[in-house]
Amino acid sequence: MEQVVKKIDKKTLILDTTLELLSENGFHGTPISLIAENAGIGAGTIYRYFKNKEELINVLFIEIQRRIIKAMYCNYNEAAPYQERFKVLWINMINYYRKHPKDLIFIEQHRYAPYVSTLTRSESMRIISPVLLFFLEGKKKRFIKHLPLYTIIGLIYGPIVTIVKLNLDHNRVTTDDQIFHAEQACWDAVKYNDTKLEENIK
Amino acid sequence: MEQVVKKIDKKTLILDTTLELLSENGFHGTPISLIAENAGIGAGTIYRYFKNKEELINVLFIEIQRRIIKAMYCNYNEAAPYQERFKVLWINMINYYRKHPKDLIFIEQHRYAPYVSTLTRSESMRIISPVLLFFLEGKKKRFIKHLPLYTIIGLIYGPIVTIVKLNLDHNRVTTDDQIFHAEQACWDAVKYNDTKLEENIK
DNA sequence: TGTCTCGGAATGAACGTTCATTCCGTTTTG
DNA sequence: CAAAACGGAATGAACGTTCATTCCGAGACA
Repeated sequence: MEQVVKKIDKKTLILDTTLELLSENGFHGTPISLIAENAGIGAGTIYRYFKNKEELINVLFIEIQRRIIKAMYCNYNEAAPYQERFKVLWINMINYYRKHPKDLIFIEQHRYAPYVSTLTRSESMRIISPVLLFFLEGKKKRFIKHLPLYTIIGLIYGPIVTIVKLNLDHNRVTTDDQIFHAEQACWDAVKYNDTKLEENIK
Repeated sequence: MEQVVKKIDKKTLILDTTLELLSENGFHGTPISLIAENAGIGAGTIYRYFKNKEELINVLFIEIQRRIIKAMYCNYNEAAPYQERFKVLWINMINYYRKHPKDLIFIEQHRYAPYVSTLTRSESMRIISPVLLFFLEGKKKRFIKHLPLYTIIGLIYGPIVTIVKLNLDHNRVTTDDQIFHAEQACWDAVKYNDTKLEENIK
């Protein structure tokens, strides 16, 4: 029993240390030896938990993805109006990144990296599927525009990454006010507009 | 004279080959020796044109950034209405990426990489400054919302990257129709809305 | 209880490979 | 022919991975 607990703890320790170092130095700036050193374990030990460096990255990628989705659905009320639910998901996500900038840097650094396997990519898709379903629901019920899924993702996720990352780069704090307005703009981008209504305004 | 021409040609050759390989294999999947081999030159020759591998990447990053901006301002008419100019810039940019997916992959793979120097980052800012000024103009004249610059960039650039990249990943063609609608949605995200006007509609 | 045995977890030095960079003989240029 | 450009073998540092060995804690035994 205790063995199992220790195993899990050590695996987590390795993952945490890897995240820390990778987000600072990137893939080829963080040798296994450094990860081992910072984790206070032997280099060989890492290979008891992960087949190789690549797998370590892939596992970490999936792990973080999972945490993000979990955070997004905190205080999410299935019964609330669509726009309200949109707001909760969006704000939760950007707040997760605000609180965990290392995760943002890691994810964005590795999203398009060639050593992230196709298996990881499809697993990643599976993890975010609740969000995709949320968008499909919005399209079907005409809460949001009838756009391809990827367009919608781009309109909604793009701003989150850029806002947090640019503020990080320039040592600025991402303010609640910024977030409030950005969320509204994102909603404007995707919310359903009857074209005829638009004409009437003019 | 010819020296200069040849110099430029070989430098370009190296940069082109590097882009080709890097976008496929990533930084640590493309050794200098491979770049040299594919370019049909000696490995040492590369060091006549670039101090080291890092500089090579940084120069390429800047170079591509420049090409993108150049493409954006093709057929741009300073005298046209704001929304029209927005459309031209946006469509030009996404079309550049559609035509040059390797550039997209390269830029996005290295945007947050630690070996892209702060010098490169600020130079990059300088290059895109016309676009930033365009946004500032829009804010001042109330064509677009009064949002922080980075929020605006996120709202506009995020979708471009994601749409092209996701379609690439899934071996789909990015259609003109998709682009047409995505541009409209982006505009909806940033266009100025008088709040009172919105109230009246309801 | 104290001692012995055993198995798997952990270790880190060693290995083989890879790779950026250098160096120098050769070729090209003007 | 002098000087610059070039090629690619040589170099040495760095790295991922392996593996013989040590360590440790849990039973077995008396």
